[in-house]
Amino acid sequence: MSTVLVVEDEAAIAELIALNLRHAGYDVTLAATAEQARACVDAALPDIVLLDWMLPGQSGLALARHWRGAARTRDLPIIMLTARAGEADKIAGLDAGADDYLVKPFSTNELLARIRALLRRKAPQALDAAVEAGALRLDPATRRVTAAAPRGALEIKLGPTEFRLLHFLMTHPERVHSRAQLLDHVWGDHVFIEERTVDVHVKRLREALEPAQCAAMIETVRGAGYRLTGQAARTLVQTPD
Amino acid sequence: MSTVLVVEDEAAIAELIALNLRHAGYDVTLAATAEQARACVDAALPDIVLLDWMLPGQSGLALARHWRGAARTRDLPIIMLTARAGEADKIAGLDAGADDYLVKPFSTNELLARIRALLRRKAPQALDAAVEAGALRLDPATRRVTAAAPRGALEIKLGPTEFRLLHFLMTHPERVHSRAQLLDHVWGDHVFIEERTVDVHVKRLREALEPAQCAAMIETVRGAGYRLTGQAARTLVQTPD
DNA sequence: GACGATATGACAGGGATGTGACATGCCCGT
DNA sequence: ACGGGCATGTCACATCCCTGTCATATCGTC
Repeated sequence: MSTVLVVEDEAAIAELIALNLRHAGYDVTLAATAEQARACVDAALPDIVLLDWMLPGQSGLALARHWRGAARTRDLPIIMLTARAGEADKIAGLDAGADDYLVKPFSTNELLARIRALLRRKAPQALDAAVEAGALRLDPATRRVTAAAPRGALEIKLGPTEFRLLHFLMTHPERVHSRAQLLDHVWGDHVFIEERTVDVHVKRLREALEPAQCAAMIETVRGAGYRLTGQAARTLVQTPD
Repeated sequence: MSTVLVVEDEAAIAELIALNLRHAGYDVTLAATAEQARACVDAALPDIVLLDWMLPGQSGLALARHWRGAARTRDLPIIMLTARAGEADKIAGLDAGADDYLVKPFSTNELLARIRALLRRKAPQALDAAVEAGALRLDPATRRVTAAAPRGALEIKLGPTEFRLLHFLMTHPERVHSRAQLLDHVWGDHVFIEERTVDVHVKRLREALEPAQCAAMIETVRGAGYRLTGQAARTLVQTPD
């Protein structure tokens, strides 16, 4: 399931959070300093970061700003944790790029709720909720893709990569994704793979969707990348004689 | 992300600024003299310039005035850096064409905030927010152009160049752009392309907009260039047969 | 009406994408 | 250990469409 990076210097609190998150099914990594946190993120992008405001050395605030500034981590979902409840702090935190804000002490439920909410907003592919787009339905839990057919449903068989590709596209529909972005999000970041490889997998995915008449849902945007659209066939131009 | 040219003769200050900006994700170039700065700008237009007031040789003030005078750099966003806080200086700086003003010592936050604000103000197409003009709507994220039609929306298919051209026009509407300016902003700086080529792409763009009755939004300004206007069809003179 | 500016249509070249084939590596059953 | 099947990444080739330029037509202005 989703991976969470917890950046917190007090070991007791960090362990407590980790315990709760692991219990809820998350894959947790701990970092006690800003440097460690940075190294973790460099190694592998987590789905979400819980970031303590007060850290020895570089502050959480500066760390958030740093991540927001770099292209690779621009969209990293960040929740700030702080003992201070002042309005000024809140503004500073959000301005630095935090997506949400939690004041200690907080309840486990609130923590989990905010994580879910943020993931839903920023990285829906990390949730394993079923997704639908057009006639397609993809369920990560059962790892199954079905298409609504004239009579009954049609199952679509996909290889692992095509499955992840479709999952990402379905959780970010109507949006153009460059080949580089697809490599980052579907293959994992810093992989050294030819961008053209994306083309091949798009073709394979289209082939697999063909029996369900859904191949046209994946549009090529020349010079930009690919896009998944909800309507399979859209008649946009009507020339009335 | 955006490129910043820092013109500052004191190496320590220049490095400090560069460090902070790079940290925030900007692509930074340094220039220690007015001549260097001029060469940098000639080589490639930065997105924004931080210009020290006091420079050996030609002053920052004169440099700003120079850039404001040349067509290519007329709209270059400039932030003046100065150790002097007097009201008269501020007026002189803004009068010379600086867009904003920072008195040393300044905080990194203020610097970044002012850069963001200025970029937002002067280069709106840098953000990928959707733009609207008249019946048209252009969304960079989905890379789609739609036109409000009598019933439903009409999608307009554009090639990469026409898309960028329309994007630029829509983010700078109601304004005449010379062919040279369009080449700079849409094709990129320093391309050696016939100015007549702009005509051809304008025609192609008009053709594409025709089905949506929006071709007339792109007006030809004889002797000056082209302009995008909000009203699709303005009938100023109506001859009733 | 003449001239310069702009619109239009045609064209060749090249870059971007689609497609089929292939080598590799992994998993699994024998 | 061995061999077959599957998944995957890369390449070469085919194809499409975008693009810049030119020649010509049309327009607007003096």
